[in-house]
Amino acid sequence: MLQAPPGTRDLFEPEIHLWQSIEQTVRRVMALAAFSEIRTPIFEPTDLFARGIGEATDIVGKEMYTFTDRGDRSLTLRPEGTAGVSRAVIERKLLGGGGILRLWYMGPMFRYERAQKGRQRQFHQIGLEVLGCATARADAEAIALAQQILQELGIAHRTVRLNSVGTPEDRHVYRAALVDFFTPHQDKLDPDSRDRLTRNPLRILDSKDPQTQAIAADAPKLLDFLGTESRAHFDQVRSHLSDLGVDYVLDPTLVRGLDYYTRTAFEIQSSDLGAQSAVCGGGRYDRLLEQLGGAPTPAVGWAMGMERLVLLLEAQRGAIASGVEVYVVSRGGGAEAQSLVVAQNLRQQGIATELDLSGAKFDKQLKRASQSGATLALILGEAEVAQGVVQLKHLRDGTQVVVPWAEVVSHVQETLPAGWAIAKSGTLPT
RNA sequence: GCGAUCGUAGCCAAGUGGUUAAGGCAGAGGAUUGUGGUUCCUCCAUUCGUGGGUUCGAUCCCCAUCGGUCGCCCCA
Repeated sequence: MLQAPPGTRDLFEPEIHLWQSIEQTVRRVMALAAFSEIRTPIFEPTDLFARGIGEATDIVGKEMYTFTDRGDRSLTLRPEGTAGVSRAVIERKLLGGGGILRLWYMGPMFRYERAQKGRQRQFHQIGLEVLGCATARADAEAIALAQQILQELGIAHRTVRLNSVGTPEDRHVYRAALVDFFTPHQDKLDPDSRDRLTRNPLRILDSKDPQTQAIAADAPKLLDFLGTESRAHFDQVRSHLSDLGVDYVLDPTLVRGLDYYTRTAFEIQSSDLGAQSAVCGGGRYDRLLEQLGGAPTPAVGWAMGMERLVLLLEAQRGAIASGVEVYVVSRGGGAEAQSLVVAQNLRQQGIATELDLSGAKFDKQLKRASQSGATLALILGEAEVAQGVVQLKHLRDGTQVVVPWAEVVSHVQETLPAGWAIAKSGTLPT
């Protein structure tokens, strides 16, 4: 039996409606804030991620879908969006000699991991990046927009966790202090944390092991190691967030997993998610573009997990109307031929029309008509064809009228309840 | 990569070491020939994820394998 690869899934009704409405909200909020969409390739040179995300990270170390193409290039399915966007900005000189660029994106990402609740191998992210701006206002705006999207989607129980991870220089000093602190206790650390002592000491701080946590409580705090500029920047971000009415909690243990973050790091979590509680994560990455060969460019951004949004919204998802206004029923050669023409005429006038192709008996087709949620059933049999008319049946009250072909469209337009033209706007009712 | 747990039709879901694997939904056909969410009848898994093994005999026991789910690691 052929099946989809592990950690991937097919999306279709009714869940797909939820995706569409999320996408719609995102587009709207991004447009309101003057962000423009960017679509970058699904795969990029492996080196882009290795250099951008960091050789030592789990993503690069064990989670990338890497392959060699027929031209002997090493390519990788993108595990996240920021590296590709940064590459595009550099390569296309989107920032020119300066200025500020606001971009957003949405699309699939790939990481080779064991699937669990809220985590897939192919997953989808919505992301936002502000490039060319070092001020704390950019950080605050980015975080506020994430909150606005979540708010408008109706996601409750959100917590913003905020931290500053300083500059690489700050962290270098802090890292040494941490190693000094933990080394005498290393026998008492859990195995994972002992391993992290050499690989990534900062990670020990958010270990879930109780004994490790007890030890870590007295560890030096990263915030105490921030340089004066990082400190000032952090204070400004906090001040702006207060001005914006964005609630947050300081979390000194919040360390993002990607090497490129500097200063601001934040995460928005929901208590309704299970083990993978973060629905949005991001921060500032002032060194990334330079590291990728571009001009030094301060930047800040975030990414949201689509699957996690969907998970949060699924509980509150109601029944979704099909959007069909007219259901066309026909039986017999001439009638079936004419039904095709009638359906086309209706659609060309923006009336959502479903054509029953089964050729089954009228009672079967009418049953489906009422199940479809359509307002009207348009009935065409040999008798109607002989007279050049159709029967238009109002499925709510059961009334039925005979309408000549030439008047079908106008009659339907008059009969449909106000709001039918929603089909013309290209949006489905949600 | 590690751990736990599960895998019966499109979906939900009973079931037992032994002739024909409940039921429900959906679907198809029909109940005097063309009219709907009701009712009634009929049909719809040579087969219980896959491959081995134990057994006279396995869907039910064992092993492997492939998937799902939840968790660890890590992350959106």
